[in-house]
Amino acid sequence: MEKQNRKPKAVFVVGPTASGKSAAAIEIAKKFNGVIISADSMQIYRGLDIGTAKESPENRKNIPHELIDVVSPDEEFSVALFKEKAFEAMRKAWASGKLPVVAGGTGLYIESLIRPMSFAQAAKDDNIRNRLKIELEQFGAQSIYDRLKSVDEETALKLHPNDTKRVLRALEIYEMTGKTKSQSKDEDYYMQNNAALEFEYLIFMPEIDRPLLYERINKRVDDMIECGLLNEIKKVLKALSLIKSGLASDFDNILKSINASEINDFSKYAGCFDYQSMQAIGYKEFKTYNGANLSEIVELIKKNTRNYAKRQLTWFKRYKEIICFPIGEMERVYSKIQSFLE
RNA sequence: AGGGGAGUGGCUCAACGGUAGAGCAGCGGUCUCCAAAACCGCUGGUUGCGUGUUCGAAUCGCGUCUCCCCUG
Repeated sequence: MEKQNRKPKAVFVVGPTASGKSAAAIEIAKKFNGVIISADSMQIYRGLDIGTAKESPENRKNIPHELIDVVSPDEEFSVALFKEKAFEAMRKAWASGKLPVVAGGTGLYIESLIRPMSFAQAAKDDNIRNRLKIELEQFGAQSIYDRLKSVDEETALKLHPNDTKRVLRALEIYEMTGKTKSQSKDEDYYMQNNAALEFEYLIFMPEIDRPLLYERINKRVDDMIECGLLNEIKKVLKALSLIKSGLASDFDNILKSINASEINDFSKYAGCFDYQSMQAIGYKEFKTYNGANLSEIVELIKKNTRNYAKRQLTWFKRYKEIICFPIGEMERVYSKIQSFLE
């Protein structure tokens, strides 16, 4: 019985925030000569360190980490880009004799690697997108929805009229390509290669009781504040505002040299919160910071993080192939990987 | 101690004579280029307690308890 299928292999560690997946991934990478490929939509941003709970540089020193700090907070990023880069990193790792360990909590990013998913046909088009947004404001959700229904009924029926973000995207695709979303999707299925087909993989998720998870989240937010989250945000905001106003262009350099501890009222930085990166939990809540309402904001961050963790759980629960392991108990994980690699 | 106000689901509040609604939380779910985003659904209360008036009270009266404010 010879193994004909010599597909490259990969390990995934997914799960909600604060469940301990990063630590688990590092352990795995240490033990199996791995390289960690982050699947986290916010840790890709440089400068957002504390609030996104990035592993400290010391912890990252010995194990290569990919897809962390790859863009600056004034830049955009997307699943499409992630898929491309992550896939590339996986191939590279395997080719150099290392085990790709994809770790992260961004469901859609994980999905893009383990399910057939293509973004090739219709990239985004800001012009169309902005125009559609204005039309949405003018005519309302129902009217926009009806319009989609008339050109792409199949997609429309899957969406709720209030789900304007997806309704708009479907219309955007239609206007750009002249094809409906459902059509281009079907075509893409057969055209696109993807990690799911190219790699053999195992996917793990730490198991943790809900109350305990929520407790850990609350605690972690408190820790972030203690570690200087407020000051980090001040610097990021100041740097972003300089970029926005055209006074500077290199985020990394400004961030290094900047001092922003004097800022206490964030209202004049409101515009900086429009950046995609500033949608991150732990940052966006500071939009209303005024120097005196920190505890309110902290509570909001905790709440948003808990809500997010729940959505992540919902997302990952549907992967039937997922292997759950009690948090901290790595032995079973190791033996699974061991036999998987043989 | 006296005067005033308030007590409604876990929280904030609505209904002010016709047997309780909402937001948030909680729980479940959706997810194909902003996804730490966006969206959908569901479970919780007999209205501090007692008593009276009334065909009928969370809504009115009386008593009682608790909390807040003012005066002393």
